[in-house]
Amino acid sequence: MPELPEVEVVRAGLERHVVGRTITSVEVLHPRAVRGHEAGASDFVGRLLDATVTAVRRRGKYLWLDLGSSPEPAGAPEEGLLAHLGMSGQMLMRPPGTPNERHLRVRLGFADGGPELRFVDQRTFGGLTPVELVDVDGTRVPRPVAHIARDPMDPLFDPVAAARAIRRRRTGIKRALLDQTLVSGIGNIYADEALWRARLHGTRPTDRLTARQARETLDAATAVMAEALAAGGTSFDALYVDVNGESGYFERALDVYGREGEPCRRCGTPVIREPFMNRSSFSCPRCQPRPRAQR
DNA sequence: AGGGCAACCTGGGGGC
DNA sequence: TGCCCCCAGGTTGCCC
Repeated sequence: MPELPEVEVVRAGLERHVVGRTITSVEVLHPRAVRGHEAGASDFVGRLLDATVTAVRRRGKYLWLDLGSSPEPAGAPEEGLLAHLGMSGQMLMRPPGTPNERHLRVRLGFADGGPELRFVDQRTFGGLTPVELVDVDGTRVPRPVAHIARDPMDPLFDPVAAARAIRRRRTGIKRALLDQTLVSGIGNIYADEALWRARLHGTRPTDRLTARQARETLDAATAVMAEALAAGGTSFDALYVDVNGESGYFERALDVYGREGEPCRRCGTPVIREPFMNRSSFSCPRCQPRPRAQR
């Protein structure tokens, strides 16, 4: 589901609702939601009980809670609770006693008796994992996130280095944009939107892009995600919601994604849909011509 | 080494 | 109505 803007909406909501609170009850309703934790569901529960949330952070599409013991120890946090929303994950704040959501997977209750944090996930591609935090290039991140590149909203994001990394790859530009180890946070929607803005077809070979083209594509991705974030995220339906269950409304502003047959907003040519890695790519065949056959 | 693809799931919608 | 196929915003692991 969610790409960077949607995950950031969730992060900001969690920050408002759980920082400073101590976890005193943990219920795992579906083992698959904690499959990333090898020690299993009961160990998962034990690791979270009595932990205090000290911060809520994000890199790309990964989200995590910094956890401290209570009372607060000195120094950098050593542990966290990592969340990935997969295709359909939601983090919802709900008053205790609220009926279980159909796809409720994990429930965290707090010492103050206030709203619970519920992880709801229809397709179960997402999950929660207790993690060790490690230093990577001067930033503390969960160990499973160590290989994920900084995202464009990161103050330390280096667009020149990211453009260079993309051009070093021998692949198509869309594949490179989706590669979370080159630049993180971009998914299928924002990749298509960025390529439309940059007037590039997704199969354009990265190693034949100019530095300027690579940079402009990254800048376009950054801009479209910033706009989506300002609008509260993109949502097509009730699956994509903030911690209060409210939908964003950015879908009206998408230029190509999901607009097969509708006129390109620049030139009026009907937008086309092409198969791509078991999913879809949308583009304007005139503004974004497919590259000539490879030599 | 690095690229590309199937697999992991559930549910909604369209066609027959 | 029912069934079946296709589609969905992600990531991993495995094969080449």
